[in-house]
Amino acid sequence: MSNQMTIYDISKKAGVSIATVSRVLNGSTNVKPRTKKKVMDIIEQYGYKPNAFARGLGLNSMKTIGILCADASDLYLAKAIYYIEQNLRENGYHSVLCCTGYEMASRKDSLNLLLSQHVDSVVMVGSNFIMNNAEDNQYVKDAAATVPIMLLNADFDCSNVYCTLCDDYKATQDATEKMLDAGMQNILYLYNSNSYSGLKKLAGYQNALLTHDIPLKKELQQCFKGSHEDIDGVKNFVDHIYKKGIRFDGIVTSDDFLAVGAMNFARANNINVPGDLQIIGYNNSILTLCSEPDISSVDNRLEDMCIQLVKTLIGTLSQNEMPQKTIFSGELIKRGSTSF
Amino acid sequence: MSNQMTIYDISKKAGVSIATVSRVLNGSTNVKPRTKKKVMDIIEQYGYKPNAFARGLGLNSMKTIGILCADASDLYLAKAIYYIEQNLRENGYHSVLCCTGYEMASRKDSLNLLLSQHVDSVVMVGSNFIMNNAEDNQYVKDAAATVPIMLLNADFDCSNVYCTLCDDYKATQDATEKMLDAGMQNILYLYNSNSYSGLKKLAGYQNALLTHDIPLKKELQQCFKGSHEDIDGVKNFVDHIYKKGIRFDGIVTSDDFLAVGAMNFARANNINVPGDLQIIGYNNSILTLCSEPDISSVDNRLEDMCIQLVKTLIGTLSQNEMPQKTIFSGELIKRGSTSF
DNA sequence: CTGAAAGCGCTAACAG
DNA sequence: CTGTTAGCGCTTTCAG
Repeated sequence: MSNQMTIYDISKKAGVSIATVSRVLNGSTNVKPRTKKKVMDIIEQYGYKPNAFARGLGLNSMKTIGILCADASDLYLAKAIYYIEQNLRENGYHSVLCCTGYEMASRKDSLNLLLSQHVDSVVMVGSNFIMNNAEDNQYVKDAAATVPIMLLNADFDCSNVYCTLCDDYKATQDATEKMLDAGMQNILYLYNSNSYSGLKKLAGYQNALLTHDIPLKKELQQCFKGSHEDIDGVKNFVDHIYKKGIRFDGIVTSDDFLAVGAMNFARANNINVPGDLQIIGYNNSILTLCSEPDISSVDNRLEDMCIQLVKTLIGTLSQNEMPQKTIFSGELIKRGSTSF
Repeated sequence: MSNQMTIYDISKKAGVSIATVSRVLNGSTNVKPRTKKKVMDIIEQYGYKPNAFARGLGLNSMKTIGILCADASDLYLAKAIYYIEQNLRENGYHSVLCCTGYEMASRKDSLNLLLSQHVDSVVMVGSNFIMNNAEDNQYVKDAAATVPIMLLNADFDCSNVYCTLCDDYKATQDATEKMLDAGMQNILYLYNSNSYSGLKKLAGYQNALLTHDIPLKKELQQCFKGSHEDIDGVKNFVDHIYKKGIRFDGIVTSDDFLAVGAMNFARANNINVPGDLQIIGYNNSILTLCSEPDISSVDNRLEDMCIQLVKTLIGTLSQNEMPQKTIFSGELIKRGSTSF
């Protein structure tokens, strides 16, 4: 019953006009305290709730933000979503979630779906929304013509697009250099994405080697194509590389699940970690705590990034001038899988 | 530009009335093919998209479902959200996500927030929305007066509330019995929630012991209060129990992270798994694959449940009579942490 | 098969 | 300080 009531019903019962009810509802100051109380009482009494659609139609906004991500069940993305949703809600915004998968076409579809829903902005969570060629990124540009676009973990120069990211290039370079400094000679780089950010990480690895005058070897840069759930697949993948005679004394990865797979490979082959093989993960997720030894990993300050992203978003929606790019630094969390 | 267009603009350009445009938009059959094409062409040409708010106001629905969950970064819940969102989208519904945390007050607030948004239904993901006393569950009843409520992993008898769950009682009982049959005498039960479902699992454990004429011991039923991220905390928790002199040759848990913590405890104390200690997790998450040996775990067919839940939801919204309760059976996935 | 017109419930000028 | 009124853009009778 109660939520069938309209502002008209309330105005009648309170003996005022709908405008006054609306004012009370929206906290306008220009209402006499007494009438305000009278109206409030009626609202309270009947449990009246304003109709969100009508309000949305009038204001052309329902205070809703679209969250786009490839896969909400990915450990890292799930955390990001959690932080972002929470911060948005604290700022009075709702979150419409839309998981796109990893196909380009469905990314575009999902984005359009959100836009047709009239969201106030779209947050793209994860590096895989920006590819390494302009054509594939056109859909972001197009969307930015309608609403501000917030990118987490991606870097894209475009008006009305705001990026919050970690310097993955530097973080990977640092991690690799620490390994090199500790004496490792043959470092395998294991990654799973060719997104813009994925290639940045790879470049960080490469640059670390070059800085140390170590030639790059193609066979030491391996891309695993499987799912982030397929730890066994990773293990077999590394095993396969190893069985081909390729040798390495260190492994730097672009994601913790790859590091876990590498760890399982080592155990299966009686390779001592960190004695004979050192391993570094990325994202500092719970996965790093599950194996023995536990796994060193790059923490890229996800929560800080999410908080910042929402701040920037809210600022933008409030017509404030906001920085288009905010860059955090990653930090290697040292655990048992490395000895430095 | 394009999405500023209204149905009026289109009707003018097509030389028809807005009613006709609306009919075309909604696929009404009563439109002459030729006019239909004419209108479609204009719509196409100008990239017109109907205003979702206006439509929502008219139809009193924006085809949006609220998803409530304690913590979208929890491995299990994140997966559930992923499956549900995907299935909803395939059925033309959007998902508004709202993470409530584990406090009762904020559960109610979040629910009200969703209802004030005029969602068509609310899905509550996770057992912790139903407590073991009627008073605490009143808020669900109240909400059900407005929209259908879908419960995943919880059991609650109430009109307009639909439950999709796994028989956690039986699954835990089975797992415990298998351990008993394999000869374990002192089985520690490790859990972390007093939700209705949490207590069901506990009862399953207890019943298994009783069936085998083994007296229940309080010190063998331990509730870990920490976060699902705190694997080290779990390890210390079990360690503390052990150091108190309490002995066990098997551990059954209510969540995989507890099993991983138990595994780490065993390793730290040089207790052989599964030789001297067998461990069973719950949820069959990726965590079971990270340690050596890998961990046996109860799979409760999350994806099937989610698919079913959405089917039931869609049916209900289409005014079909749907079953109020759908119960799946869990299945123990045997891995290296058990020897049976 | 098509058009006119009455809402849907709220916000925001504009008057008073 | 309060009321009147004109939209917001779409759906849906009801006539024709």
